[in-house]
Amino acid sequence: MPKPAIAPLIDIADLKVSCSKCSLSALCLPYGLNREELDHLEQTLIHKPTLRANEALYFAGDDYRGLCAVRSGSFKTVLTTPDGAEQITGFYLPGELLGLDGLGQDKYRCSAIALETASVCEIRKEEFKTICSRIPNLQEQILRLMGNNFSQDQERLLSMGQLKGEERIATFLISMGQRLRARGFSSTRFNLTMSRHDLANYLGLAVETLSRMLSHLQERKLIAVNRRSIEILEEERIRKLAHLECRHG
Amino acid sequence: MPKPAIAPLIDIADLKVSCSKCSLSALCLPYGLNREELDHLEQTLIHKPTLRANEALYFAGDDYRGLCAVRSGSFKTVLTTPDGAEQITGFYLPGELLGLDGLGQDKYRCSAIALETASVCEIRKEEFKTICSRIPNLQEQILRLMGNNFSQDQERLLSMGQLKGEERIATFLISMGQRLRARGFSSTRFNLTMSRHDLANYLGLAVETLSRMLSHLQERKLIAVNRRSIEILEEERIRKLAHLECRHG
DNA sequence: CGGCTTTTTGAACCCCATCAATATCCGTGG
DNA sequence: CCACGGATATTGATGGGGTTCAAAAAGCCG
Repeated sequence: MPKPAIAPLIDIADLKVSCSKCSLSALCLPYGLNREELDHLEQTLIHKPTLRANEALYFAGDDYRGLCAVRSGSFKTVLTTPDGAEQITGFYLPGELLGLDGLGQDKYRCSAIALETASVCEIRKEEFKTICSRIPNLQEQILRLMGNNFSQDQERLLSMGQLKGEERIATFLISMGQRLRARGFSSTRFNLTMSRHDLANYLGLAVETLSRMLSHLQERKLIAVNRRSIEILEEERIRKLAHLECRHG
Repeated sequence: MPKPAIAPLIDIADLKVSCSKCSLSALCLPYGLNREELDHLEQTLIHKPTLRANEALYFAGDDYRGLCAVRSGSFKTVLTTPDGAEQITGFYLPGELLGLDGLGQDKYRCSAIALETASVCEIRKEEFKTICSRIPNLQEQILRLMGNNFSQDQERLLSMGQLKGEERIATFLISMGQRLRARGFSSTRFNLTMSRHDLANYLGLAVETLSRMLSHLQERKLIAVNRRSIEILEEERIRKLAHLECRHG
């Protein structure tokens, strides 16, 4: 074969992390950092290879390697019981932080699985301490992301403990809309990246129940749903279902 | 009244924080710190006044002030919906970290309420950054405590999503036993510090269901329960109920 | 088109919430 | 010390929300 004259298919320059050009900087680690701090950060982050749907970023039981910020695509984290039952503990969108479950015992407790083609930026644990001390603002931002993660889990506990199935679905739809809007997408029209099975598991429902309830919401013209595409038609009423509005009831 | 010759009732020296003398150092913030680091830490921690049962350490909506390590007694954290429904998101024992829910939005999202006479050591947020950079080992330990907190929430999500009421109760009993054992108490005989109402809410059950199921576990001689005193009689079988053992089934 | 997965729909049952009543504990004051 | 009242906890009966089993429908990909 003749030596190719064309550029290589993968441009090394593109693989280099560039937080300053990343559209997520307002949500992700770089938030609040100045130029110099950004340079530091970019030198420390590892841009890991792209994952395809159903590939794992890490498995439960793996040694903790570091935290990962989702760069593109989406993930689920799955916790498994000794007897094989699985619980999806979260869905992760670009700019959100994966790997916190590894901090406590120095081993990941869940598996992180890509729901679609996805990529992440990693801060390895060895670098973490040094970069935090060199960039105090980064530490602040990481704490903020951790805190949000934490709050989200607590809201889910509330959802699981207090709400009926349909109310949990409403909560999920509103919450997903808000997270998408923060990323520049519509908060009322979007495509889910997870299967019904995954979503039902996440919500603590049977697949059949989820499907039935989505149909029911559609019959009442509160949402339009077709496979994985969702449109929220009556946001007010969905919010009320989710117990997010207490007036006009 | 004559000037008292006896010592004042409250010895100022006792109010001063002394991590080095605290029995929790193996679980709490001081873990892994050397003598010098401990001195730094002690200078930064604020030993807050004792709280009595049902008093709040902070309320949902309060500005984030800092993290608190439980020193004695126990707490619950409560998340409230706009329409007044409450969910207890966690119980906290000595050495555990309160206040993480304030990190994300710089406001506490839940209220932290003492279940009995209790006290905490506080790291104010202003001090947090500086002390972390001065004591790298402390940062590591705080991350570990955060990670444990996080893992615990995820396990609860699994419990709420996958397990039946009785199985959730079993999970709670085993988990509480383990936490108490780590603090030097029996893992099979202990007194609960929370009411049935609080525990039922925490587990996502009705009070009546919880009471019934505790009675049922007692009838089957798996536990002995009297009001708030608990004895686990058949730990193996309780663990199996909690899906923590998959063999010998 | 044919085989697979994913999703939806249908019917029966069960766990658990709810309503209602009783029992027990605990602090207060007579 | 005991009597009283309120909070806390247990027990009983009924009904509903959601699971489970079963099967059909719809999408996906070769």
